[in-house]
Amino acid sequence: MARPRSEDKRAAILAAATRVIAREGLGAATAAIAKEARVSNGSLFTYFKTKADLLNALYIKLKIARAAAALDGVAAIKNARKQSLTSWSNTLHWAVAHPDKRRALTHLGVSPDITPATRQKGHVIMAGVARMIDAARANGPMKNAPLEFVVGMMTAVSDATIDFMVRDKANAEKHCLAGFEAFHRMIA
Amino acid sequence: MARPRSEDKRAAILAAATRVIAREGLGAATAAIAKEARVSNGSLFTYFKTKADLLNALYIKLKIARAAAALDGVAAIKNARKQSLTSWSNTLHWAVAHPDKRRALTHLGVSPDITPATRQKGHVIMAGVARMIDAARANGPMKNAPLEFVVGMMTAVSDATIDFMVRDKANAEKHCLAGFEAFHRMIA
Amino acid sequence: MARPRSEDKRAAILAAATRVIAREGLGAATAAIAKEARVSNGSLFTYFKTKADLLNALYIKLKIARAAAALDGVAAIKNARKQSLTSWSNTLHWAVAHPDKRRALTHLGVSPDITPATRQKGHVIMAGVARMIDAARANGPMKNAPLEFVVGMMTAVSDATIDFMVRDKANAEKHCLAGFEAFHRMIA
Amino acid sequence: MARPRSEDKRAAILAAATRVIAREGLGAATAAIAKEARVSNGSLFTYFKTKADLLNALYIKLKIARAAAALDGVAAIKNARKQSLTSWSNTLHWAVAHPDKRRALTHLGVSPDITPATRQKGHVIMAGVARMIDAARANGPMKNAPLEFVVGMMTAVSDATIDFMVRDKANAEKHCLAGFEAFHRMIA
DNA sequence: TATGAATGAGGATTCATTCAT
DNA sequence: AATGAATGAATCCTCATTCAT
Repeated sequence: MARPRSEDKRAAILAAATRVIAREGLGAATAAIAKEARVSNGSLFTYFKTKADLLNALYIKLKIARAAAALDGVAAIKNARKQSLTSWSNTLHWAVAHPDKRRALTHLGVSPDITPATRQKGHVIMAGVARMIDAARANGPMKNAPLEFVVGMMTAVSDATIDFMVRDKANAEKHCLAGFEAFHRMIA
Repeated sequence: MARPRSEDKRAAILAAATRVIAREGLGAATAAIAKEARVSNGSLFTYFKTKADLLNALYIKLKIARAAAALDGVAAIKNARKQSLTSWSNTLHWAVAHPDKRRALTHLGVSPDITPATRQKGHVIMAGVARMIDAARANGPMKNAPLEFVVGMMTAVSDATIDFMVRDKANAEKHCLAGFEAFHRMIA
Repeated sequence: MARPRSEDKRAAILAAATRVIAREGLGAATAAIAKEARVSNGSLFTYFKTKADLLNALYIKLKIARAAAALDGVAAIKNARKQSLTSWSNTLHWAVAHPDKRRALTHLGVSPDITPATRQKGHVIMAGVARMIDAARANGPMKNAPLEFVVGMMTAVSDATIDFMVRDKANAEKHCLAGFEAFHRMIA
Repeated sequence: MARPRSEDKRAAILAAATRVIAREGLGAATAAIAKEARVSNGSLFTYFKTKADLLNALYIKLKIARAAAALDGVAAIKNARKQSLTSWSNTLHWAVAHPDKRRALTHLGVSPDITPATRQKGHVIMAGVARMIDAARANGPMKNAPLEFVVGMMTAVSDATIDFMVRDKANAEKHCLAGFEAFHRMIA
């Protein structure tokens, strides 16, 4: 009966937060985020009770976006190596295409405001990717390593690779592939 | 030899900043750092003109400490693989032994207050390590990759490994070695 | 008979305001009052144009309620002393039975939002009681004092007495009577 | 070695708070108080950690001031009735001379921010006055009433009397005396 | 030079009130 | 008329930095 809470507005706030945090780090003012979202100062707080809530929601949203990108079209692929390669390539291109999201995620990753519960959810979101890697490393030298270790490795290597794709865009594809092969050498 | 007492205080402030930033992130108040250093509020600003200055100085200091640890005893080693392994092991044990320094460095790494010039200095500090890696990858699959790429890889993989050593201290040595071998598989 | 539902809602808001103000003081948020009344945020403002309006209305309502309680059954009594005693007892028992109303009235009594006009109305409401007291003190030592003075005295003494009835409920009746006698000693 | 915390400034803040609260009630903004005290916004918080702290400190300060005024010169008096009369007169003249302090005290008396501990201190401060009253009522009709009850009565009656002194300044002395006699009739 | 009080801009959040539905 | 989202001024408090001692 009243104006309904707008999903658009919520999304706009999250999108604005992504941009502002990418630019200014976790010190970004809620007022700056609200302004960037073309929303009033106070409205931000009808969608997120506190700044920490907003940060946690954003963390989840970005994690999901990245994981979804990673798994795009992967289910249809049979071959395990091809699966990982596609997922790898997806992730890296997503990161290159959305530098703000990546940068914001980096900031959020070290924020003391992100709760353990939220981090836990983040892991759950990555479960699809983790399963894939589990299959890929099955007969390699890391077959007995804890899965989380291997996932951590992948994240680390892909992150380093993205840095290079961004820095040397002309050879982005080459770096992407080189990164994958390097990773593959580690695990398979 | 001039102002020896002052040198102490400067160091105390940096050490305090390390602890407080590890605990509270970049939002740590200068007053909190001063207090932790048992130094007055205002004194902090006679040693560092601004908070950003302090952050930049700390970044450099920690980078140097880590690089120094990495290279400890390495010069005396002839064999390239043994060199890298020692450096790797040094770095990881340093990180495990100094979780505050590592954590502070992670925060500083994403701080918008760290200037490009400071980051550049950070790379220079890593030159010794880089040279070593350059030798190690000379005949491997990454022999033609940009050196920075390889260094980035190493940093990334070692970081993931440290996480595991910390999480599973009982098997820290095993993880350390497994990490090194994984890295070595990538580059050599 | 018009808008009977509305009348309910208005009353609900006033009742809720009584409770919330008793609990939280004049700083109570209109939203909190609306919620307590199970009425929407905005509806409150269709019944009371501003918060100050609500406060003034509540002040009057509570004053009336208290005065009505005070005079309950008094008209039928002939003897002046018995009249005052009954009124006294009525008032005190009302206050003890409705601690929220009493507490809210205390807060409202010092609110800068209560207008002089409203306070004036409050005095008018007390006229019935005042008349009674006027009769009671007619031949006593305060026969020449301004009536308002005597009324003020009564209010003051009864308020102190109520505090005692509340604090020591077991002897409430005794305190009630003792208070009346004290008051009576003052005026008659 | 640094600028010492100034007792003057603390006093200025309390004095300013007295005035602003008298004028605007408990909703008075800390900024308004700071301004009135000609002190910076932030300085207020170096003297009082929170607004509630300031309020509690002010409550105590005003209670002490009033009690001190009440007992001024009383010790030298032998006669019990004269003692009470002097104290009564002192209190009332203090209130009339310092309407802001009285008004602020009224507001503070109902503030939800005043802690039970603070209220307790307030009672302790009144101990001297209470002792006097205890002596005065010793052989009267309230000889067996709880002392707190009698003190409450006195506070209440004096408060009502002050209102009259203020409203009708020409006859202030008369009202003061009349009030005392009324009170005395109650207890002695 | 060391200290810590002083400053005031800036931050997160609340709240009375308005307005779209 | 009822609802509750929207608004933005106002609030309390923090903090980097300056300055008197």
